[in-house]
Amino acid sequence: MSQRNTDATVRVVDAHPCPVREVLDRVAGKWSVQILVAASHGPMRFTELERGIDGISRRMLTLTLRNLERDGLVTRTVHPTVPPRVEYGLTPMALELPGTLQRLTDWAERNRGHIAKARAAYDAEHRPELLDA
Amino acid sequence: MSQRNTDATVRVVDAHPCPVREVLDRVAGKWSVQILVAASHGPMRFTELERGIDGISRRMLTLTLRNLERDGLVTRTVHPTVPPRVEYGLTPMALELPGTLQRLTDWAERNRGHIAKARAAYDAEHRPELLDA
DNA sequence: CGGGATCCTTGACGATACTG
DNA sequence: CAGTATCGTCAAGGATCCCG
Repeated sequence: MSQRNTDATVRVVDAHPCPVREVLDRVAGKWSVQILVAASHGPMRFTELERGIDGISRRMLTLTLRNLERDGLVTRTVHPTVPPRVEYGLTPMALELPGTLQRLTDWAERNRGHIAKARAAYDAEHRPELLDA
Repeated sequence: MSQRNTDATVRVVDAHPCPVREVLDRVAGKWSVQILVAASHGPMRFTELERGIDGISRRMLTLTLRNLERDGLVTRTVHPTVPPRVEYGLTPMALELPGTLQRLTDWAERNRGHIAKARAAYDAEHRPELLDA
């Protein structure tokens, strides 16, 4: 139970997992959120996404889009022109996500400092080896 | 940038990542959320957590707790008794998380059916090999 | 009771190259 | 333009055993 399946192929049917995990399995991939956010203001072309999301590779963009499409979060529309034009948009249920994720963003920005300090303190205490660099 | 580091040891300092990713890197681990939820109603002992979280191994419980502690989300209190008694509680900033995560839970439960259907449809269309079992 | 040490499998992701 | 194919790396997480 609980798989992410970006590269891989599906295994079995999930039983009845924790619903929070269900969302996370869908959204926690390294690029999913950025794709959802990028496409939340209207459909985007493949290359637009590629340019808009810094550091993403063609491969990961394709894979992540396919997974989002498979889960019904993203729609893929091919315009049969030359050169081809493919647009990715969000489905209604996916459009609700960026707003919800915003709360997490806020939490992160509020507590970013605390976390950094906590890490430094913990490492100084329990990880002497890490004090070089 | 953007690492999860459950097993591993830290690498470098993150630059200035997307804040959403920052939260997810902390919380998207397979067990983190369940631990946070379990401990949100008051401190829990190691064995209580182990029994309360279905399917978790001793190893992953320890590792995940250590990471949460390192990030300042969980406090670890050792009572020097015999036998030892160790309690894990949430820090103030961590206590805000379960409430926030609730919104994702709600989204998941509302759309669980849609997603399942979308998957089935997608697989039927694009993954003929999977139609056995 | 509350861990730590070790071994292993699998899957996420990156780099590079090729294509209708 | 919008992908696919292939190869390699590395970390997440499971299984098992040992310890103060």
